[in-house]
Amino acid sequence: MNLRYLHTFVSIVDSGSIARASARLKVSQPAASRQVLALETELGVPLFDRIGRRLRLTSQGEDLLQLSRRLLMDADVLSARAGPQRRAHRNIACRRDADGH
Amino acid sequence: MNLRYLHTFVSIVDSGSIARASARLKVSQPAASRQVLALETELGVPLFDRIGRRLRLTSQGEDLLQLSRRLLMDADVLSARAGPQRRAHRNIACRRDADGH
DNA sequence: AGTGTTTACGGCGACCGTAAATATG
DNA sequence: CATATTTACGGTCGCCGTAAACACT
Repeated sequence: MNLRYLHTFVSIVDSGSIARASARLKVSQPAASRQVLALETELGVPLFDRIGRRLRLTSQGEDLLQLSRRLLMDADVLSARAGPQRRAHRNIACRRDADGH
Repeated sequence: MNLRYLHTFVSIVDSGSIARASARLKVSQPAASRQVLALETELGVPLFDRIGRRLRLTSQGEDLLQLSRRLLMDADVLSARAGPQRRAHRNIACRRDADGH
């Protein structure tokens, strides 16, 4: 399981579409689409109900959403804690994309 | 950031050595070693003090350890929730290694 | 010497981006 | 017909395992 996939998933939910999320995350639309597919395959459950081009979260999707937010929050704490230490050592470009915040 | 790396890291701490952890996780010793190195590089902080062949957690290592446990616990919840559903949909090889528990 | 960690190297699989096909409003 | 998602395809990068080097007790 890749944290990036979860990030993409959350971005899709937040933005409402794969296209919008892919733009925010600066990846191609197919890449974002594939990541969702991969998650669904890996978990064995549908994350979205595809009604035409409309995406609506399934109950499992909502489940994953909550969990993903927690995971990403924790991961963020990790990065935030690592970042400052890194600065003391050498100044490296901070890997931060403008998704939600 | 890959969850597997964190899993390896926690295993190393729990088992006390890279060799033991790699055996548990059924990966090669170099692979486990490289994963730790990758984490240290990515975070920009040393996770262990290498005193000879003795590994002792740094304070940042202890930090990461706590966070990692939480992350992996959440990820586990995810898998546990997905597992049962997965069987109903399609049977995919279950990626589960016998670490500690 | 023997055990444990790291480096070198070759190979396989994962993932991405472009382009095309498909479907919807 | 324009927009959004998915599939096909080729190429690249990451990661692993074996083997060898290195370090410590």
